[in-house]
Amino acid sequence: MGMKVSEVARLAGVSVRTLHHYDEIGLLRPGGRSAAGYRLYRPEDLARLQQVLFFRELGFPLEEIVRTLSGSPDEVTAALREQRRLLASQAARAGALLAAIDRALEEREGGSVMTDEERFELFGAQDPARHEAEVRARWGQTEAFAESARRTRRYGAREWGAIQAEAGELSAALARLAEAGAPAGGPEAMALAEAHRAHLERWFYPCPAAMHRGLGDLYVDDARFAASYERVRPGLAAYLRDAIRANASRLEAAGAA
Amino acid sequence: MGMKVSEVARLAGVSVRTLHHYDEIGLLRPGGRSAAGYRLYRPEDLARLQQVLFFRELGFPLEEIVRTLSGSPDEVTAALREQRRLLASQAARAGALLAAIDRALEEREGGSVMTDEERFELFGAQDPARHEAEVRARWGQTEAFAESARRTRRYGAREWGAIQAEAGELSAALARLAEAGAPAGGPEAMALAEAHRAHLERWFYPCPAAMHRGLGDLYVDDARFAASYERVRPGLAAYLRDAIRANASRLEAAGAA
DNA sequence: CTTGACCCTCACGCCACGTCAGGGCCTATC
DNA sequence: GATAGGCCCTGACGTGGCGTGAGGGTCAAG
Repeated sequence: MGMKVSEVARLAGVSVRTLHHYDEIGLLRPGGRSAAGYRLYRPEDLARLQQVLFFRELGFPLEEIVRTLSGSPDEVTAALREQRRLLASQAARAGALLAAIDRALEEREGGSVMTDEERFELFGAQDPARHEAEVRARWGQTEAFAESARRTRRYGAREWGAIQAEAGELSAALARLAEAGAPAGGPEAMALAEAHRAHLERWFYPCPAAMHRGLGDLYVDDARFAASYERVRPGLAAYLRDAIRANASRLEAAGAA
Repeated sequence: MGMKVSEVARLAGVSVRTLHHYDEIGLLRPGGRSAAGYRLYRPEDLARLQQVLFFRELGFPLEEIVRTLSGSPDEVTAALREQRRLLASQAARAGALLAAIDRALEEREGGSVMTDEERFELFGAQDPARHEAEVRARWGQTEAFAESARRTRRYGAREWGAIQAEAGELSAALARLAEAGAPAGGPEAMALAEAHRAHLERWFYPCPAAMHRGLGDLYVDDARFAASYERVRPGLAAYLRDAIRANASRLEAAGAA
C-alpha cells in the first residue's frame, strides 16, 4: 500500500513539514495518494529520499538537487566538484576566522571592545581574517601588529572617528590629485603618500618605507583593497601605490628609511 | 554636519539597504537627521559600524551583536569564546564534508548516483561525513567500506528499496521482541542480531562478529544512531547492541567468527 | 523650471523549513 | 452510532538579513 508521511519522516529523520515541502517543490513526490488524500510513499520514493538527503547534507540547495538527480553521471560529478570548491572555500574561511578570534581573545587584556581595529587603517570594514593572514604573508613580520594592538587597545570612539576622518580626507585628496592629472611620482602625490605613512605611524605602528611599499602593493593586488579605492575613483589604488613607491624610493635614497 | 547614507555605505563597503536595516533594528542608529529626514552619520557612528561589521564578519547574528556591544568586556570575551566554539565546529564539519565529497568523487567510476549509500545500512539519512569518520575511527579498517562501495555502486532504486524494507522489518521485529520482554541475550533476539549481520553481509560487506560488536556499540554511543532506534522504541538501541553482543559471543565461542 | 542624483518609507521576495489554524480521516472503545 | 485520540490535509504567517522596486520628496546645477 505504501508508507504514510510520519512513518517516512521518522525513518529518515526529517519532519513531516519537510516532506510536504519536498512534495511541493517537486523534489520528492510520493508515489501514491490514498482516497483521503494521504501521501503514500513507496520503496523507490525512499530510495530517492536517501539521495536527496545525501546531497542536502553536502550543502546543495534543494533546487540544485532536483537538477542534479535528473542529470547524467557526468553532470553529477561536475556538481560534486563545484560543491567541493565551495566547501573548500568555506573550510579555509572558517580556519581564518578561527585565527582571527584567537587573536582577538589573546589580545583582550584591557576593557576595550576595539582591540583589533588596527585593521581599520585600510579605510573600511575589510575582512579582518583574510586581511590579517595576507598582510602577514606579505610582510612576514608581526611586530608591527603587536605594536598596533598595544596602541589601539585604548582607543575609543573619538580616536576611531578621527582616524576615519583623516583616512577619508587622504583618500579624497588623492582622488583630486589624480583628477587634476598630477603624476603619481610628483611632489604632491609623494607628499600625500608621506602623509599616509605618517597617519599609519601616528595611529598604528612604525611604518618604514619597505613596509609602506608592501602596503601599496597590497592595495592594488588584493581585489577588496583595490575596490575600496576604486570606489572613490577608478585607478586610485594604482595611483596611491605608485605614489607610495616614489615616496619610498625618495626616502631610501635619502637614507631615511 | 554628518555623512549621508551612501557615503557611509561606500566607505564601509556595505549597501544603503543594510544601513537602513541596521537603523531599523537598532543596531546602528545615525547620530542625526536632516530637516528632510536624511540620515546623518557622525564619526562615532562610523566607529560603531566598524565594530558591528567586525562581529558580523565573525558570524555573530545581528541581534547578538546588539547585545554584545552593550555588554561588559567579560561578556564580549564570553561571546567571542562561544562563537569560536561554533566556528571550530563548522570548520571540522567542512573538513569532514570535504572528505565525503572526495570519497564520492573517487568512487564515481560507474554511472550510478548512489555510490555512497552503504551509509544507509544504518537506517536513515545520517550525517554521511561524520558517520564515515567515526566508523573508521572506531573500526580502524577500511576494507569493509571499499567492498561496500564496490557492491553498492551498481544498486538501483529497487535494491535500495529492498534494503530499506528489510531494515525496517528488522527494526520492527526487534521492537516487538523487546515489547514482549524477551531477553536481549535470548535465542530470538540473537536470531534477529544474526539476521541483521546477514543483512549487512548480503548488501554491503563481510561483517565478522568483532565488527558487528563495534557496530552495536556505535548504535548506542552515538546520539544520532541511538535516536534512530529510540524513535522506533525507547531502549531499542541498547537492546540491539546487547543482542549483537550475545550473538557475537556465541559465534566466537563456536569459532565461527 | 527641469533634470539628475540621492534620499525616504513601504513592502514583497528569497530559502528551507517551523509552527499553527481549521477541518477531514481512521481506528478503537463505549 | 457517538466519541476520543492520533494522524492527515491544505493554507498561511514567521524566521534572518538583506535585495529589489515602487512612489514620492530633496537638493544642486543648468
